[in-house]
Amino acid sequence: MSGSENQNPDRKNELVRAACEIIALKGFEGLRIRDVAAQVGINPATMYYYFQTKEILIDYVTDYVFAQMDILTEEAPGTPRDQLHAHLFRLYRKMRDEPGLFAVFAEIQLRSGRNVSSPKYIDFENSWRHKIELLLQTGIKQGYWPNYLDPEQVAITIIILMQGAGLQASTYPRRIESSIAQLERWISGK
Amino acid sequence: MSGSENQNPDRKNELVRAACEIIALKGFEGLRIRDVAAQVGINPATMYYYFQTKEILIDYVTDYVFAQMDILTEEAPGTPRDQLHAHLFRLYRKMRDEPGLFAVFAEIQLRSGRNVSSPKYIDFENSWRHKIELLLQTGIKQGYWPNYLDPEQVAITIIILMQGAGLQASTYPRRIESSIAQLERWISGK
Amino acid sequence: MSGSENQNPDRKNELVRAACEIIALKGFEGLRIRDVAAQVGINPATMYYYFQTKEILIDYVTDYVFAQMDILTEEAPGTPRDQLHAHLFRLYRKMRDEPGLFAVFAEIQLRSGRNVSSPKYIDFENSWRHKIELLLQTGIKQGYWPNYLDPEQVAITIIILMQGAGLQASTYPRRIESSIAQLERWISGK
Amino acid sequence: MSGSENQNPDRKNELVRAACEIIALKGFEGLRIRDVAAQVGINPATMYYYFQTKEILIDYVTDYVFAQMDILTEEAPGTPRDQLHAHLFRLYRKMRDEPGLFAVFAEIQLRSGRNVSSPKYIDFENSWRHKIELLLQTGIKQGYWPNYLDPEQVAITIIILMQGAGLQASTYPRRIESSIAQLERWISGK
DNA sequence: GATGAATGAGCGTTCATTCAT
DNA sequence: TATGAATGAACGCTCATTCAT
Repeated sequence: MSGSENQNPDRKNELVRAACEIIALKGFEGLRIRDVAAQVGINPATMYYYFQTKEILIDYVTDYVFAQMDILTEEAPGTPRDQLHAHLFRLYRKMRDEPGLFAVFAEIQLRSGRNVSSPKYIDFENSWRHKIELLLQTGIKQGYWPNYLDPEQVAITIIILMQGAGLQASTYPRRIESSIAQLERWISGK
Repeated sequence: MSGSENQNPDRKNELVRAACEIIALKGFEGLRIRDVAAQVGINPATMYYYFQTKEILIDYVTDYVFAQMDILTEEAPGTPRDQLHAHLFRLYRKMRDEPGLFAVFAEIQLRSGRNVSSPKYIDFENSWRHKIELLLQTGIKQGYWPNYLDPEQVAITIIILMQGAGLQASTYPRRIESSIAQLERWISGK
Repeated sequence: MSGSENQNPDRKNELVRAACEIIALKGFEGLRIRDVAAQVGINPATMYYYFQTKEILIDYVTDYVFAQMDILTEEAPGTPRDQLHAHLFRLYRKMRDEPGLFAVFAEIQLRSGRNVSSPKYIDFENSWRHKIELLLQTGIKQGYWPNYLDPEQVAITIIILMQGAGLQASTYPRRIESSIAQLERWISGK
Repeated sequence: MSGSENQNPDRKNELVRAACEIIALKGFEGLRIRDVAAQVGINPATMYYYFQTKEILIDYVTDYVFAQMDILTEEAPGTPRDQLHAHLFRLYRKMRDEPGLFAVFAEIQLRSGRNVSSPKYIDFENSWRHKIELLLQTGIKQGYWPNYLDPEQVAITIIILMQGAGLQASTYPRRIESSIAQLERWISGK
């Protein structure tokens, strides 16, 4: 009855990561419980000990992906300019090193666009946007960036650009690096 | 003569559009031949008169979506600046009016990132990028834009931004409009 | 209403022969109306002008195969011994030259063993057996064969052997020739 | 270890036998996975737990039928003459008691004549022929049969006759008995 | 924790057949 | 005669899920 609360968390994470890899390779379209199980070497039935339904597994995947994106909320030292740069650079490095993660991220985003009632993604995006906005506000106030910049507007543009970049992560990681540089130049007024 | 291309094109297009709607709503993940047939009011078996396999239907959907994106290659009158503006504005208007199309577009993009051997999307993106590059080159040469702009770099950034925007089309169309404005200001050097 | 009586018999025969070829290659198991149509270059729907159902097509195939087997009822000149020899030799030659025909023949035989109520095959076999019996009776009476032979029994054995041979026709035609020789020697008392 | 061979063999055999019965009744032409499942009272999907594809089920049926034919390789006591008699009699008894088995056997034989690349049937037939040949050679050497007999030739004739008999097993079991007697008389030189 | 066995629902696809033209 | 378009029924197979052990 209450016996589903103390599972081996290592195993569980292993399964979530396996699911993640499969989604990166084949999309949600190609996600099969049995394949996840096989990748970890357990029986498909055992999956249901950890995740009561496939949808719940997907929830865990979502949480895992968002957790991996903690670089977006990590604090960095230095001026706001340095911080924004560090923020964007960490993002780029992650895209380059783990493009699969961003493929899954994009899948989640598309999926959340369909299910009107899934606040997880919206919450995630909102807090990310807030962080960038604050950084920009502070930076503008301290004279690091021109004060004609609209922090909300620029934050949104950054996020949209980063989302587009995520789609390209596995195909053209190179492009992303230079686009980020371009973006930073623009924000700084060249 | 060896006859398999001679079907009623209206019906065929109707089916492709129906498939498109379903993909917009539920993703490739949720695409069912039966549902497409039902949406048009025909027997599922009839689908196979028009499309020998589900994958072929998806090919047609891809072609249809790319054809709908012909706004990206449409010529516009006026200065390069006007032309780029028209280009981006047409894109925005399409995103606002037919957000589903961009959901499908994003699905196709993600799918093409998986199937290494599908050049369709890459070809499409390349010709789009070329068009923007040419526009920028001409505009820079004619003094409409500062000559420190790197046309290739800016073109890529525009495309990435537009791809990110496509992901948001059905959720926040408003954001896209102002991001495009922001982008244009940056390109023009404020 | 009465308009299905004067079809082009050439076309019809062509279709029956095409069906026959396909059955020889893939068995009844692999017989498809559309394949028969394709082999002759007509639309599958047109098949139904000639044969109202698939089963009727099969009936025609059965008749065709039995008609091809008319060698079994053909009269030959000479002594009964010569006649039996000619009979068996014609059979062997047909097996060697058109093994597919015997594959279809075997399929028909198996099929008729299932459908208890299909007298066509039984009738065919009976009249074949009768012919051989008569030949043997005459030959024994005229002293060509030893009179301890039981004509009915030998006739049945010949037929069974020939049926077995039909099964081997496409694989080992050579074997059949020497088995027939063996059989003739036995009948003649070495 | 890599586990796919560890199922309940009773259930598996039960399914193979059920498939066999259906093939005997309706041929490969009429074999349906659903029907096999229904005959045993299980869900059609469960079939795929035991046999990954229909073709694999058919492979098992083939093996099963050949295994049932082990009477052909069974050793018998007594003189070569006694042994051959026992051999043919066991065959006859099996045809009489389980005619369905021989219907399936004939189906398999026809099928193997189509699929050029299926050595199973050929192997089976070869080892059967060898056995008879050896028996005849020994018998001739020991003076049980006339030495003008060609063992290879006679063995082939026996096999062909037996194959023809198999086709008749379900229709005229009586005929087979007397044909075998006829054959034995011939071999012994009356 | 883990598994073998089983299931129900459904999916992509096939195929004999129909019918208006 | 012939065909393009359509259909209903069914088929092989998949997959999430269950459950006793």
